[in-house]
Amino acid sequence: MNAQDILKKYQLSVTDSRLSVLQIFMQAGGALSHSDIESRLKGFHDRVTVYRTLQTFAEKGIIHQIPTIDNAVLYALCKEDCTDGHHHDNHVHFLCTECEITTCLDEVVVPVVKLPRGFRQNDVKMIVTGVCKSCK
Amino acid sequence: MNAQDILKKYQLSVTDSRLSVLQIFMQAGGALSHSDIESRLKGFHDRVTVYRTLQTFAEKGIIHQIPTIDNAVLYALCKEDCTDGHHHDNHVHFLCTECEITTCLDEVVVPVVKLPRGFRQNDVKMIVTGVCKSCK
DNA sequence: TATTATTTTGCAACATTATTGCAAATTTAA
DNA sequence: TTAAATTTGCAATAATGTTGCAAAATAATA
Ligand SMILES: [Mn+2]
Ligand SMILES: [Mn+2]
Ligand SMILES: [Zn+2]
Ligand SMILES: [Zn+2]
Repeated sequence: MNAQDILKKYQLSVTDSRLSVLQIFMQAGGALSHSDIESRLKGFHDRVTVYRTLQTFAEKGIIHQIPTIDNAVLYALCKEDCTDGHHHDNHVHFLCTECEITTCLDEVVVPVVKLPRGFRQNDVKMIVTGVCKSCK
Repeated sequence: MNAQDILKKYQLSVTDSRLSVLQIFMQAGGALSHSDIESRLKGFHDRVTVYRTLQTFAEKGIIHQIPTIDNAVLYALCKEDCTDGHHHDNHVHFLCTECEITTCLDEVVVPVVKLPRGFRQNDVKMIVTGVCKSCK
């Protein structure tokens, strides 16, 4: 599915900036931060537009967010079945300390965890740090 | 162990700001962000000092960092056995969507996960979102 | 296709958050 | 008590994020 199809699928107007951001994600191997995207756009679009685009994509379920410990949330494309408020990205994320690239390990499902009595569980995120296959 | 003892244990000078920040952590139930701490200090110490204090504490293994998806890294006190570069905080973190408090579930160990061939694993972080015991 | 309605964009202005250098103050070592 | 080492606060600066609004682009309608 190409960029334009994705936008239409999620009922978004097809615009230049949205297409560009989508294409950047599709080319990138791993997850990207706001500033990663900004720099790859090489000034073609405004910073504010990028903020709004990422927010829209996340809300629609086109991209999902990956928490980090360095004040720079990462974003990555979702697989098919994410929709409006409902993401299903229960895979593990891997941050390589060598190449600094964060990847979605789509095939690695986040293991279940048993919480103490009284806790109700909604969503789980798991971030593994280490050395990736390429950098080994 | 009181604040002063902790600082001495980790071979840090005992200063006013460090003691205050430590005490804030000890009183707080859950994890705190930079701005949480800043506001609790009520202007008694400079923002910059808080940044440097948190960084020092994290490096020494007095506090550990909890990733979030809203550009506001959280910090929480480590248990006994963390040292200089080596943290051992392999417990699950729980973010309650009601009270917005993030807590360390010290008794819940992060489950092991099997990565694809070629990946070497260092550290794992797991953040569960839901409704906590108190808010149920 | 031409016109209109709706949405999106870029800019400017502003707000918040984070980093750095350096002198003064504090803490520790002698 | 004094000297050395560390830490702090301030100022300046940078980086990041938000909002309002008019112009531009897109989508819907005739
Ligand atoms: Mn992912
Ligand atoms: Mn913890
Ligand atoms: Zn790597
Ligand atoms: Zn709660």
